[in-house]
Amino acid sequence: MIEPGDAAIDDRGTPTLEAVARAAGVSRSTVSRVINELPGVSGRAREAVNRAIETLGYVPNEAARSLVTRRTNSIALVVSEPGDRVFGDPFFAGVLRGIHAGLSGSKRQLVLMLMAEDDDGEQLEKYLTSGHVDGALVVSMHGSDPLPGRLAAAGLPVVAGGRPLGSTAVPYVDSDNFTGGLLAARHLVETGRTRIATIAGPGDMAVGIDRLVGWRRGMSEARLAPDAVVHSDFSVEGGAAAMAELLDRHPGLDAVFAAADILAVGALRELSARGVRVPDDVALMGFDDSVFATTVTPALTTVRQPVEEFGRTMTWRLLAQLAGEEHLPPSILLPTELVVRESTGGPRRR
Amino acid sequence: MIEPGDAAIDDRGTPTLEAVARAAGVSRSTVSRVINELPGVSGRAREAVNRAIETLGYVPNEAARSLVTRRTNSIALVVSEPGDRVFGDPFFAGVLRGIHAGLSGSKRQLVLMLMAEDDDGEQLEKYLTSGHVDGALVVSMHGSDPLPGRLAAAGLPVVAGGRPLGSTAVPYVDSDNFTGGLLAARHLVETGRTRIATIAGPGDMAVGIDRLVGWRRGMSEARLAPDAVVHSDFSVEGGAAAMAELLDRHPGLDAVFAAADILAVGALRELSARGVRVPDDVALMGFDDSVFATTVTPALTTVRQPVEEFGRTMTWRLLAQLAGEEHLPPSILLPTELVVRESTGGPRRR
DNA sequence: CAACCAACTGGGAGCGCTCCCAGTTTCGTC
DNA sequence: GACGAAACTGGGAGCGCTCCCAGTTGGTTG
Repeated sequence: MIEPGDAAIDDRGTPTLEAVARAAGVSRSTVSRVINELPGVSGRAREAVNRAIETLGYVPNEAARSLVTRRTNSIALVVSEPGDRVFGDPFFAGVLRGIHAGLSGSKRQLVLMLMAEDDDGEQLEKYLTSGHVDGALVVSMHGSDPLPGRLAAAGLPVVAGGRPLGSTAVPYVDSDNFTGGLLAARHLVETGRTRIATIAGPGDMAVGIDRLVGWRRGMSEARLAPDAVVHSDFSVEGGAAAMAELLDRHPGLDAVFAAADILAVGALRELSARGVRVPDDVALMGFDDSVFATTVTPALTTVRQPVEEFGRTMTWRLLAQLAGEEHLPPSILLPTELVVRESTGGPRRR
Repeated sequence: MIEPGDAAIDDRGTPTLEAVARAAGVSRSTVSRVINELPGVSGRAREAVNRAIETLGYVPNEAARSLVTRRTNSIALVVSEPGDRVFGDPFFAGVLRGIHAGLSGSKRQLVLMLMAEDDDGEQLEKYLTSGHVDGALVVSMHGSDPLPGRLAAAGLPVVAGGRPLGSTAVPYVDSDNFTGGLLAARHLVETGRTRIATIAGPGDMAVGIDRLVGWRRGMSEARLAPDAVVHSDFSVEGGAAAMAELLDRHPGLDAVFAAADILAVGALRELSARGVRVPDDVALMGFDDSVFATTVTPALTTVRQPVEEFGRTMTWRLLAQLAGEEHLPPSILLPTELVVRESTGGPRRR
C-alpha cells in the first residue's frame, strides 16, 4: 500500500535525501553525514548509504542545501566591461583556461557575468553582494572601475585580475608589466637601436601605464629620451594609426615597442604599407606572446606573460580566501619574460 | 523592545520577504505577488511594497525561490571538449558573445561548464540533469559526442551548437557549411583555377564533413576530380603539415581551399617557406572570416559564417523552448557567404 | 554486574520562498 | 439597505536540506 506523503515514492522522479535514507534503512541525518563526509558514521551505515545513492541515482539538491548553509558553491567571473570584445582576446581566453584549471577539483561552478551594454553595474553589484555567489573574480579593463572595490567593501571575497587603479583594498593578480616594459626597452637598446619609440596602451589602464613606465625606465637607463610615445587602444587599427603617427612625428625611428602583440600587428601593417622593412629598417616588439606573435611575418619578438597562470593564480587566491586561509598576499605579480624572434633580429640600420 | 524572532530585525543583515512585508504593512504573500508581477495587488499595496524593497535593499533569495519553483534561472553553456583550447578560438569567442547578447534582458545567468580533462562526462551529465540548470547549450567539437543526446533524453532542454553526428533528436544550430564549401569551390573555379585541392577539417566532425562535401559538390559541378584532399585538425601546424603533404602529392595544384582560416594561416606559412607565391602561383582560401583572415598577408579570401548570430540563435532557441513555445524548428542553418580578398585575386598561373 | 563513556544515530526545527485556499473588503446592483 | 460578485489579502504548508540536541547502542572498567 502506498502511503500518501511517502517520500520514497516520489512522483517527480528525483530522489530526495529522505528517499535515500529509507532505501538505506537509516535516517536523513546519517545520509547527510555521509554526503558531506562528516565523521561519526559506522562503516556499515556508510556503505548502505552509498549503495542507496548509487541505486537511486541521487544528486543533492543544491538549492535546498544552499538555503540552509548560505553557501552556493559557485563563484562569479565578472567581466566588468561593456562592449564585450573581451572574448576573442587571446589574453582573456588564456585567463579563462587558467581559471578553469584552477577550479577543477574544487566542485565549484563558474558563473559568467558580463556587464550589460546599458548597465551601470548597480544591477550586477546588487546581485553579487546578496549571496548568489561565494566570491568573485573581477576582470576589468578599465583601471578605475569602482566595482571590485565596492564588492569587497560589501563583504564579498573578491580577487581582481589586473591591478585596479582606484581601490587599493582589493587583492589582485597581475603580470609584472613594469619589468616587461623594462625588458623590452633593454632588448632594443642591446641590439643597437637608439631611436626607440613606443605604442603604449590606454593611459587609464594599469596595464597601459605600467608597461609604459617600465619602458621609460629602460630608456633612461640607456640615457635615451623617452618621448616618442603614442597611446592607443588595444586593436589592430589602433596600432596602425599609432604607427603612422609615430612615423610622421619621428621619421628617424629605428625601433618600436608595441605594448601588445595586437598593436604590433597593426604597426607591422602600417610599416609594410610604407615600405619600411622589419627588422632591417625598424625593429618591432610586441607584448603578450599571443598567437599573433607567431602568426605574423616576421615573427614578433615579444614579452611573454603567463596568461594561464594568471587565471590559475586568481582562482587559487580566491579559493584560499574562501577556505579561510590566513596570511594571504594582498597582491601577486607574475613574472614576464623576453621572447626573441625575427622582428628585432635583423642587421642594424645605416 | 525587540521581540525574539522578529524577522524585521535580522542579525544576518540580508532582509527577507518577511521583513519587507512588515515594513510595508502587508503580508508575505502580497510582497511575493509584487515581486513576481502577479495580478491581484492594489496600487497602494504595490507602492508600499516597492518602497519597502527600495528602503531595505531587498534582493530575493534565489536558493529559497528555486527550492520551491524548481526553476533556477540559469542555463549552462557546456563545452564538451576535454583539452580546452576552445577558448582562444575566435569562433567560440564570437559564439559566446552572441550567447551573452541573446541572454541579456532575460535575467538568466550563464553557468559555464567545461568538461574536465579526466572526466568522461558522466559527472557533468548527472549534474545537469538533476535540476541545477533550466537548460543547456552544448557546444561540442567532436561530432559523435553522446552528451547532447543523453541530456535531451533525460528531459533537459538542450540546444546543440553545430550539427551533432550521432543523436538526431537534439535541436541544433549550425552554419551552412555545405553551401560554404560549395561557394569556395565555385569561386576558385570561376577565377580560372583547375587543379584545386582542399585541406579538410577532421572527418569525425560535422563541420569538417559538411565543408568537404560542399567542396566536392562544387568540384563535380565543374567536372573536376575532387580527390586532392588532406584532413587536418584545426591548428596552424596542422594546416602547414597538410599543405606540405598536398604539395608533395599534387605538385601541380593551383588552388587550395582550407576549411578554416587558421588552417589557411598554416598553409600560407608552408607555401611561403617553399617560395610559392599567393595568389600568383596558388590561390588560397580560408573559412570563418576570423581575425586571421585580415591579419595575414595577403588577406584571405574566405567564407564568412555569422558567429555571433550563431550564439544568439542558440540562445533564442533554448529560451523559446523554455518558455514553452511550440512549432519551433528542430534545427536552424545560418547562411554563409563568400568574402573575396587578395589571396585568390592575383593573375593566373602559367 | 552496575556504572560509565565513547561512538553512533535519529528526529525536530527552520532556512526564505511560493502556492493554495480561505477569508475580508469593496463595489455595483436590485 | 441587502446581497452577490469581484478584487484583494493573509496565513499555513511545504520545497529538500543541514544542524543541533537528545537519545541509543556497545564496550570497558571498578
